Amino acid sequence: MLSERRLEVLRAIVQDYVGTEEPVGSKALTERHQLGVSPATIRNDMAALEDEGFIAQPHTSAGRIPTDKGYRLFVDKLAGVKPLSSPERRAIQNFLDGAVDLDDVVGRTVRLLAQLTRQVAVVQYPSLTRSTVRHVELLALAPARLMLVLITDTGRVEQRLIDCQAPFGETSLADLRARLNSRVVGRRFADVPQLVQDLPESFEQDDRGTVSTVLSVLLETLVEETEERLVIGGTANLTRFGHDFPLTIRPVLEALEEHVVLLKLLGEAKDSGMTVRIGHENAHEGLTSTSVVAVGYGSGDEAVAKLGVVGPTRMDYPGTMGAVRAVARYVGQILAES
Amino acid sequence: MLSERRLEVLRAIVQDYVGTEEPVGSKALTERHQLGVSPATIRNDMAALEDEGFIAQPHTSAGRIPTDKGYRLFVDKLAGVKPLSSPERRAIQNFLDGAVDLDDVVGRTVRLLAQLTRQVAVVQYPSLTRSTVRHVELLALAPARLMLVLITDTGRVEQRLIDCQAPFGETSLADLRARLNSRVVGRRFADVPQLVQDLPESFEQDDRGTVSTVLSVLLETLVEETEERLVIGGTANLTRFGHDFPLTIRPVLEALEEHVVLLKLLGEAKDSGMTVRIGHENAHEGLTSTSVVAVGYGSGDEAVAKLGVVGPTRMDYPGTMGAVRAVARYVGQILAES
DNA sequence: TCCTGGCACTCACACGGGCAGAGTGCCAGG
DNA sequence: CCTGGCACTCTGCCCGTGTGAGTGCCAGGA
Repeated sequence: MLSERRLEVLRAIVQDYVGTEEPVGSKALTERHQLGVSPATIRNDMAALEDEGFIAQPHTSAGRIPTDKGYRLFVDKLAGVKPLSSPERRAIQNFLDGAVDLDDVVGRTVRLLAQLTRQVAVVQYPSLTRSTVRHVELLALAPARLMLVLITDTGRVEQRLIDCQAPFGETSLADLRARLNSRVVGRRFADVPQLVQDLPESFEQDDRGTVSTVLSVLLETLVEETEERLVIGGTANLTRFGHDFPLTIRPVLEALEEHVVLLKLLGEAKDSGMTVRIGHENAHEGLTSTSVVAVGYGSGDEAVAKLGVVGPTRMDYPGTMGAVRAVARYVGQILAES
Repeated sequence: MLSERRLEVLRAIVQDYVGTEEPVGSKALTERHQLGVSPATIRNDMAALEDEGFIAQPHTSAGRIPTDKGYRLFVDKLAGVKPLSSPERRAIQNFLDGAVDLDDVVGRTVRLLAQLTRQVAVVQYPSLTRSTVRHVELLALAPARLMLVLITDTGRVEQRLIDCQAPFGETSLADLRARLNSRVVGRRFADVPQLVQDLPESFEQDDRGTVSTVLSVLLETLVEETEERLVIGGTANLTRFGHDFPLTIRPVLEALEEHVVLLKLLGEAKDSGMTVRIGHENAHEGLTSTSVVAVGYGSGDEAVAKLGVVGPTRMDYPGTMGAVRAVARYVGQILAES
C-alpha cells in the first residue's frame, strides 16, 4: 500500500498536470504544494509511483504525467465531487427553466453542459422502456391507414404510420383505442408487451388482423426506440484537446457520430451514482484517450436516461463530476414538474 | 477580358491545387497539363491572373493558389457539374431505399452525403410552411389538456401540448377536429393562418376561448418550426482540412453547432438550382475559409427544404456539386413515394 | 505582337551544431 | 527515512547555412 504522502504526491501531480497540461517535475511540485519535504524525497516517491504504474514519463528527463491507472486512483480515492458555486447553480436553473418542451429541455441541457464543463456533452432522450405511458392514441388517416401516437410521462412523443390490409371501422378503432388505454396508461413501457398480448383475441375475427398489426407496430416501436436518441454538443471544445491535433481529434469525432457507440457507452454506466470511465477503460478504440463521465437522470427516483460528457483523460474530474451531477439533478426536477 | 488560355491556366491551377493542396508553380503546370506553351509564358499569364485577383502567392517565390474570386470564376465559367458514376448512383438508391420513416431518410441522407463528398453534410428537415397538411389531430389527454398533432405530406409530424382554461367537451372537440381538417387538409401550411382565422366565431360562447387557444398554438407551431430542424454529419472530415488545424477547425465547429447560422445560410441559397457560396461570400465569420454547396429538394417540383455540404474552399467543386445534386434528387423521389 | 529561353533574385524549409534548462537517479551524510 | 549535492540525459530553441522551387524581367526570335 502506498503511504499517505505518496497519495498526496499523486494528487498534486494530477492537479498540476490538469492545470498546466505539462509534465510535472519534483521541484515544481514542492514549490506549488506544501508537502513539507524536499524535491529529492518527492523523486523517490515518484519513482515508487512509477513502479506501481500510476504515473509515467513521456521521455527520460521530463516530468511525470498520470497514467489511466493514476487517474483511476485519483478519482476513486483522492478526489471528491466539487459542488458548483451558487451563481453557477442559479445560472443552470435559469437556463433550464426557460425550456418549453422536451426537445428544448434536451437541447438546452446539452448546451449548458458543454459550456459548463468546456467539453463535449452528450444527453440521451428519456428512455421509452423506463418511462410510463401517459396516453396512447390511434387515429385513422385513411380507411386503411392508421397512425399510432405514444406519449410518455416525460413528455416524449413517438408516432408511427401503420398500413392495414383491411379497412378498420371507426367503432372498432374507438374500441381498440379505449382498451389499449385502459390497459397501459400509467404503466411502464417495459411492461406493455405482456399487458397487450391477449388483446387480439377479444376482437371479432375480421378485425384481428389489423389489431395484431397495430400491436406489432407498437411493440416494434418500443424495441426500436430502445435504440435511443441522443444529442451531442460542444464538439468545438475538442480543439482544446492537445497540440497533436488531427490524430487525436479525428477518431473522437468519428466515435461521437456513431450514436450506437455512445449509447452503448452510456448504457454501461451505472444507473445510479456517477460513472467515470478513463482512457482505455472505454472499449471503443477512438475513445482510448478520453474519459467519459456519465450519470443517470430522471423525473423521480429512477433514472429514465443518462447524460454526461466526453473529454480528455486529462480533465478536471472533481469539477466535471460536479457539473454533470448538478445538471442531471436540475433536469430531473424540470421533467418532474412538467 | 481574359484570354482563353489564361482561363485554361486558372482551371489548371484550381484543379492541381485541389488535388495536391500545395501552391502550384509554372513549371509543374506545363508538366501536368498540355497547355502548349513554356513555363515562362505561363508565368506571364499567372502575373496577369494575379493582377486581376484570381490567384495569389502565399509568399514570394512560392507557387500560386486560387483566391475566392478565382474559385468563383472557376465555378461559374470553367467547371461543369460532374455526374456521378453509375455504381455511385446505385449505391445512393440502395442506401436511401432502406429508410423506414422521415427521421431515417434524413439520417441516412446526411451520412450518405458526408461519405460521398468526404465533407460535412447538412440536411434540413422538410419545412412546415412549404409542405401541405395531411392531417390534423386533436386529442384530449385530460379534460382540460389537449394534444395537437400535425402531419405533413412529407411525413413530418409535430405535436404540442395545450392547457385549456376550461374543460372542452368531447363533442366540441370532435367538431373542432372535423372543421379544422375539412379546412386545411391538402392545403399548404403557409395558407393555414387565413384558412382558420374565422373559426372561433362559429363556436358557442363557452368554447371560443379554448378554440382560440388551440388555434394560437397551431399558428405558433408553424412559426416556431419555421425555425427549422436540421441534421449534421461528417464533422470528422474536418480533420482533413489542412495542417494548421486548431485555428481553422474551431470556428467551423462552432458555426456548425449554431443551427441558426446554418439555417440562415441555407435560407440564402436559391430555391431551385444549386447555390455555391465561396469563402468570404459567407457572412458568418467562422465560415470564411469554407465553401457551402446547397440545393433545394422536394417531393414535387418545389423545394420543401435544402441540403448541402460545408467544406474547405479548396474543394472539388464539380464532384461535390454532382454528389449534392444527385442526393437531392433521390431524396426527393423517396419523399414523393412515401 | 506574342512566345521563349536564360538569368539573377528571393524566400521557405530542412539540416545540424551548440547551448540552456529542466528533470532525473544515485549516493553519502544527518 | 529524509536531505543536499552531483553528474547525467534529454528536449527544445536558436542560429547559420545550403538547397531548391519559383518568380520577374529581359532580350531575342517567329
